[in-house]
Amino acid sequence: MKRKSVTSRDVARLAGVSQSAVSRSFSPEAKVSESTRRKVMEASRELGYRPNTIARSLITRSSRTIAVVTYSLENPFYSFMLEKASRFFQAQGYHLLMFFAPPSGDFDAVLDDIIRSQVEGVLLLAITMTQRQAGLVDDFGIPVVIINRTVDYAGISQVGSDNYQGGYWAGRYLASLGHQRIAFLGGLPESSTHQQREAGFLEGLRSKDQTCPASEVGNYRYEDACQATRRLFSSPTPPDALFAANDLMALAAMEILRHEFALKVPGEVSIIGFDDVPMAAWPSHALTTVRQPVDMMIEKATELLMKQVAQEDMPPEHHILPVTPMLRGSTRPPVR
Amino acid sequence: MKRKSVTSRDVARLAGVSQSAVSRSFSPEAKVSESTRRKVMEASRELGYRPNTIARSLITRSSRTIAVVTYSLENPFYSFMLEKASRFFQAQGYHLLMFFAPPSGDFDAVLDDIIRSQVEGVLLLAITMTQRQAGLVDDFGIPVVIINRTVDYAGISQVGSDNYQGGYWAGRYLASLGHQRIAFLGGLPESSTHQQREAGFLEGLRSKDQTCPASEVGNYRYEDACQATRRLFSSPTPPDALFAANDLMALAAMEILRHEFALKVPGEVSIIGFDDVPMAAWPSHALTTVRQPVDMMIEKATELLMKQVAQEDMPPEHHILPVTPMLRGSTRPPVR
DNA sequence: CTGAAAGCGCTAACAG
DNA sequence: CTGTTAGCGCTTTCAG
Repeated sequence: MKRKSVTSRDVARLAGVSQSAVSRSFSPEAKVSESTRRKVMEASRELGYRPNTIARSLITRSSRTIAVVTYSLENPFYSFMLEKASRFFQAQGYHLLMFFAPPSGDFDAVLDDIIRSQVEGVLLLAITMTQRQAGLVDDFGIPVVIINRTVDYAGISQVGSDNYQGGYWAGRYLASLGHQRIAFLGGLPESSTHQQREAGFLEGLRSKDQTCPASEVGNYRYEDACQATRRLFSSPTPPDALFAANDLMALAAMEILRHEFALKVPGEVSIIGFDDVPMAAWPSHALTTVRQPVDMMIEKATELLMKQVAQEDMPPEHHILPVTPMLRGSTRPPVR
Repeated sequence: MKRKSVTSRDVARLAGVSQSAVSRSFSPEAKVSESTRRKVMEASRELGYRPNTIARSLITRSSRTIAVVTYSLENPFYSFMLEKASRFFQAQGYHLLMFFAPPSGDFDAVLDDIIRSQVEGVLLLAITMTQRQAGLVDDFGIPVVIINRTVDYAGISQVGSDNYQGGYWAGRYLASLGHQRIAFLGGLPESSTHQQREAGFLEGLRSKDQTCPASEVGNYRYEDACQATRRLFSSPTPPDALFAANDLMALAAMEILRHEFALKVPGEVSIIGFDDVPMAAWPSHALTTVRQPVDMMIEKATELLMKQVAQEDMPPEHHILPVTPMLRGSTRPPVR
């Protein structure tokens, strides 16, 4: 027996009250007598009534929905964030609309879709957006918080960690270990994280009077990083250390070096990653990496977004959280 | 300049047409003259108008939204499925509302939330639901497809793989390798996957005249599996092989055995997992496992759901897809 | 092809 | 506290 579309009117009729009494009974703040509410609830149960969220949204002009956008969940760093954020919003009584950025550019269409869907806020997980796109969303008065990417547009809040500092530490540390040919395994070249980590890394090398002899791009993906590693180490003068712009790629490199190139990591090659995903701490990998404070990041970002949803005029904030070097077993002075 | 809430009325006024002409211009099937549509589009661009999806949903009684529910994204098997499903629905012009089942039971509240939100279909990723809950959703005429869990309710479509067969193979194969004490590392005890894999496993052992000497529960989680492994192998007569109900737990066990117990895997202990997540194929792990045809599963499930959304009266279907043993390096006859 | 009119199911004043 | 009355922004007959 399908009870499809029982309306508040039906309930009102059965309960012998007005339709607005039904409405009130279902909003906790409204003033209704206990007896009315009881009658309404009983009739509702009998008919299987559920308030229609869509109708409510239309009139209150608030969808209580947040859009979360990301480009991939291959990296556990982001699936972790997604889960955290999702549970947070759920606890706040918000719904979460999920969007994936298409691999091939057409982010405008997604943005248009998001705007039409009347979400009250947008959380961007590692999504690169243009100034024009940022301006577009801002014009509609939709608060946006962007995690792990910066955009040259003042109207949007950003939460990230100190990529430059992390890269700097990685470069300087590998050099101070005595490595001579320290290569870079990049992420997505247009992403701000890639650029900042690389810039910091190069500066870290420079502080030890070194330059980067080789670099390849792995697009923050496992497979691409495997390929990039093969290219990097097929050279007649291969690197003796590697800084990868995230852990997923660092782990890919470690697999390839140990099992395809039969190189000792550490010993013959040192590797440093970025993020500190749970897997990095697994003893088999023991990856030295730059930890991003993922809990703090997601907390900051979600709270910030909620605040901006609540208060029309909250100015955007930029947060750059500190990173922490995690010394583990994938780095060691080179054997001669 | 916030252009908040430009309505079709505003556009109509500027374009010098009726409000319904605007509406028609934005629905591809509707008949409008080219000139009208052009005028409307121009005015829309000028005002930054976007059709309000919520209002549209209210009147068409179709939200073009699918709810996806899961309990955790720690297992990459499910984050992969989520991404796949999400992109599929997006391509079909559907929105995806994301829900996480609370760790502590209260799934009824989530279900209620889902029903209120007027989604057109529900995709359950490894969510255990009661008959009553299944009946509730069914009464509202909302199609449900459940992946990797069975429920004793005929009205709901189910897509899964042959857990029993996979378990059977694992048990029999380990026994045939010559292992004598083959333990079981279980998932969530109430889940159908756990029960079927365990039942198959026990029967596989029996086919080789063996029984299971020890079993512990890891709740399909990494950390819990580490603990369970420690308990299992602290025994005076520890196992010489292990079948874990998913890869995540199998990998956890491998880490603990190799690095805390200093046992050779394979050699001293063989391990078999279930799922075949990408990490299982990494050379460091080389985990022998039972592959679930994840692409086919998600494809079947999403197509099935779309069909049921389109056709009121489509009968539910049950699909059990075949599994494939993946022989890799974590299994080998025991050394004496 | 186009405009006028009637709601979708609900909330929010407004009187009583 | 309760019912009545207007709509929220849009789609969809229905005439013209």
